[in-house]
Amino acid sequence: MSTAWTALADPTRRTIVERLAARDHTAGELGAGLRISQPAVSKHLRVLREAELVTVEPLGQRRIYRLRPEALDEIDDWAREVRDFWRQRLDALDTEIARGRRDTHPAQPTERTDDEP
Amino acid sequence: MSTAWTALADPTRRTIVERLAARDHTAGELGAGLRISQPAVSKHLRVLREAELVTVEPLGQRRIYRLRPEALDEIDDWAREVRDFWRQRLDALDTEIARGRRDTHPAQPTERTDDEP
DNA sequence: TTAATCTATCACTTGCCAGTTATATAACTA
DNA sequence: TAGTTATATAACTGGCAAGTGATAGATTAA
Repeated sequence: MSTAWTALADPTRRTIVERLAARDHTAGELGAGLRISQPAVSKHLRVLREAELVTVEPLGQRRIYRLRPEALDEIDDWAREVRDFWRQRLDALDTEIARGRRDTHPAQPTERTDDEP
Repeated sequence: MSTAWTALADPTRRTIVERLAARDHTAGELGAGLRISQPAVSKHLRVLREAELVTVEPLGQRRIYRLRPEALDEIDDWAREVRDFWRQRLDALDTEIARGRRDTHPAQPTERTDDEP
């Protein structure tokens, strides 16, 4: 079972997700235009299913794939969190500067402390 | 050269980015607590550099790593775009429904059209 | 200078992943 | 019914990516 990150790391799967954002597609429709074999498409769809980025509904012999955009939350929640941390960091730095310290780099390998994060 | 997507697909590298969001770190600090060898850390940092997610500044024998949060744009621009498409799709569907059509599934494998996207 | 420290690179191994062909299963069509 | 179509799975291959230990290069400490 894969995560949204690993599922979306693959450009082919991102293409599939982009198409599904516009409308639902059958597996065959998704395969058309993707210069890879039908089984390869099927495997990409499996990965997207397991990452819960898409759902499937059988319609006769076809399978209708539909995007589940909530699954993208994992991605941009993370990105937002990282940015928030970054902003806090900047704010803290500004505060220190305002206080008149000249302690510019937060990195601060603190003289002789041995490598602890 | 790797993209932000492939760089962030790896959980170890996401951890590194999270730490760098809070403050700058030396390579050694980042390695501490990451139960992998020093060369492994160095390679992760190289990937992050090549994806331009981080910058480095030498300070004596150490290397100070700093996050470049702009590189995250690639990620959430994509996510936002996908969501926007999805929303347009929903809006279009609502419109059709408002018009009284009963043409529910946009997938529409249109009877006998052969697989074109 | 010599020794120790920090980081990167080299050479190599291993495991996973995307691709393939062949085949199975199910649902339509004639 | 038999034949075709749509999709998934099985079995395999090749390449790449992440791990390792060994080593190089540069800086700091003695």
